Amino acid sequence: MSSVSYLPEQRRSEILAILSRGEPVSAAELAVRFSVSEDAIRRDLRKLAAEGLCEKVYGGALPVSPSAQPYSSRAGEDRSRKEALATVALTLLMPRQCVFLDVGSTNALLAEMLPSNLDLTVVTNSVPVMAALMDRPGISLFALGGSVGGQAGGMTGAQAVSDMERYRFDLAFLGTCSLCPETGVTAFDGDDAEVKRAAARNSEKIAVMVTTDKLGARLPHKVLPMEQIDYLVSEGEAAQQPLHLYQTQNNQILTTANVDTNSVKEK
Amino acid sequence: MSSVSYLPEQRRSEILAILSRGEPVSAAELAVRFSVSEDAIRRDLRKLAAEGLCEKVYGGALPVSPSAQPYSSRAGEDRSRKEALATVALTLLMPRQCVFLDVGSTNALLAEMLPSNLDLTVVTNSVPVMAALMDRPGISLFALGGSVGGQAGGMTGAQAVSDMERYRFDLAFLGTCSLCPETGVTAFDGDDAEVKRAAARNSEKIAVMVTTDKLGARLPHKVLPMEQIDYLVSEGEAAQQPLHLYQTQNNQILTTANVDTNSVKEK
DNA sequence: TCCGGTTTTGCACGTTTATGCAAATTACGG
DNA sequence: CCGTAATTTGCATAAACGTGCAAAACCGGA
Repeated sequence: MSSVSYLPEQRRSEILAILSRGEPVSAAELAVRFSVSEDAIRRDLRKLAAEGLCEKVYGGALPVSPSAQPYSSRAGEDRSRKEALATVALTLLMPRQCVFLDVGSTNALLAEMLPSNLDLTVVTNSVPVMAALMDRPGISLFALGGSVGGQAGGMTGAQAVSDMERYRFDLAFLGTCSLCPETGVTAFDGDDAEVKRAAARNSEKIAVMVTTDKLGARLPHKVLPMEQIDYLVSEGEAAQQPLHLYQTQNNQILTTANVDTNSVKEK
Repeated sequence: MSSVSYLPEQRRSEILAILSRGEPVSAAELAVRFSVSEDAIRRDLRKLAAEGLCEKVYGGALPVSPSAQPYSSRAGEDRSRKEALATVALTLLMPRQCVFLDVGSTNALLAEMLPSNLDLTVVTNSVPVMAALMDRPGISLFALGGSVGGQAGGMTGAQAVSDMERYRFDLAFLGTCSLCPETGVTAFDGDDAEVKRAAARNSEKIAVMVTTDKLGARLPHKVLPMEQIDYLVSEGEAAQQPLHLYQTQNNQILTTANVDTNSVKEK
């Protein structure tokens, strides 16, 4: 930011960093940001595009198709579905909010995709989320303490629960092991469920992201009834479990289907 | 600043210190900073890059990309040197002990190499350590809570310090930013230093692992004097900084050269 | 103390890379 | 179909680079 002069390579690397979290870049903006002419920026973008690291378009560049670039070979199908969920979930975020990100692979993906320009504060008990956000400028990151249980992939137990009282969230993304209309969110692990309930207690709004395979099943530990969920982010209409069953008086159901992919930048 | 002439090795060490803080360096700036020609600096950077300690780019050098660093890919000899250190450090562990693993890449390697059959309890503030150990059977893992600062790669700040009081360690591995005979362990970051001191307070024994490039330099924040260190794990005799300078009345010096516990005092 | 070998350093040289400007070209919106 | 803005291309300048070389500093042994 304050660095008077960027190294060329460093500049490209920063551009790539912006791109890699899904944000489009404008040549004009970058020119001011790095105090160089637009020509230099355009040359950078052209170079990156030549390496397949972004897509050059009129006015700037777009990140390469999310599921295509990184390590698509690995579990690609499932990952791209969760990426779609996370993309929709991003729309729930507002500047300067404090959000809780629970354990779970979908939340970890959401973390990777968080924009840097919203001045967010993130609290988490998930190790992957911490790994994704720990050196991201523009995001304040806090971690719960306590026992790290292998099963959930994050901190659970008494200390994590009591640490939760230190924070107040605008929005909490609960990792959802399972969701059914009658019982709401349920979990495998008792300690994990305890943490989720504590997060819910301290949050204004509660959001859950679910892939269709998580709909319908019931697990041993009750977390929250449907009524307490404010945002349900799901895939398109599920055959086995129609989404309308999950509609309550005060929740909002967002699906990956009816959200158009207008990834453009507003001006 | 004050020192009129730097030893070449000392200069490289300082450059490395800046780099390891995550800051890029410019050849021109370093040239004036050390009052040498840019050629000398470029030679230094080239040398460091050859060892995989930085990435040489046009205009200067960048710290090794955090994203390229993950848990196995970096085949640099730096890693193997640290692995050697960690191997030696493993001999300090006894069954059923409770150990603290601080932030730092060497400690992260140690975490990966921890045996599963010792019934260890590990407490850490390092995200990579958590990632390495979270689903390892045979190891109970606990994490400190608090603010996650990108620089150190783990939790720091007031909450981490107060969380430390919850535990009592048999052995604490402090991440050593730098070590010199007169000042002992020093660190870049004040909050980080605070956490290290808290760990030391709550531990029976204190161990540090250092690669030779960390010997000699002094950083702003004092952590612990040499006298409080019980185990120093180092590489073989260092040219610039003979190990015997680090010998105190009650420490034990282990090197990767002679793995035997022939330490104790000078004969 | 002197001496040979090694390392480090600064400088000169030709080469590569980065940058900004101007002119020609292309894409976009109406 | 036209005008504006973005883009490409070519070019000139400046900065950074690698290499070879010789002087200087340093080190260890006699």
